[in-house]
Amino acid sequence: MHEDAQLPLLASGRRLTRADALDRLATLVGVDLRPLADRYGVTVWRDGRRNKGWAGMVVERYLGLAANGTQAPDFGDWELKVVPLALAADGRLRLKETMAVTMFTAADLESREFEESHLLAKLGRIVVVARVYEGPEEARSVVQAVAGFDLTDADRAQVRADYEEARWMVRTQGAWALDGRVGRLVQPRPKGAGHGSGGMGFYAKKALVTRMLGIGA
DNA sequence: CTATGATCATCC
DNA sequence: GGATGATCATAG
Repeated sequence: MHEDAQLPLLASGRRLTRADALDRLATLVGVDLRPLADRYGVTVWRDGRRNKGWAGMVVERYLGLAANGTQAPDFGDWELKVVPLALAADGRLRLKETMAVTMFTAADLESREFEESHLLAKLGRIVVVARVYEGPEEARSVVQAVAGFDLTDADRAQVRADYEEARWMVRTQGAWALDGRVGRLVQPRPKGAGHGSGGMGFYAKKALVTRMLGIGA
């Protein structure tokens, strides 16, 4: 690993181009993220509870971006995501989870066209970093792959169809009609602190994320 | 409370 | 073992 691996490539993470980020992230393949969490002061465990987003925060810091709650692509025109891979019964690494993309409200959904949605803004131009999940201890987690991905025309059409389906359900049956069974590539699911918070988020289903990573099904 | 970073827990 | 709903840490 580089001597200055903890330093941001640019003064402002937001100006980091995707090409530069991919170059820099390439040096992270094969690297254990866990020691970096300590180096960056990213909490992994707190009072016996896990910071589920620790790996994502570590990679953000690696690229020089501070944690923030802005509902926009992390680096201006492209989005960074970190996803876990886990060893399957057949001995191969597979995507462990769906990927949370962005939150939305019923009002957002009804008023915003797909082309103007946060969903497309984040999914359209993305960089996915895959890490190996070894166990709940998170004693070690090595970066397995890094991939830049632009939504293909076909995927984009299906994602739009999923978005329109969710809109249609909200308009005709109300927000409560939405659940994870809606959508083929992206799905609306409850998300947010506490139960019944009413928050919803769009999640990229495994098939889409797997395609982004360019790994077998 | 809402967003970010996500994964956990449970039900099928 | 996969899919869906619930939840954790942090920032504004």
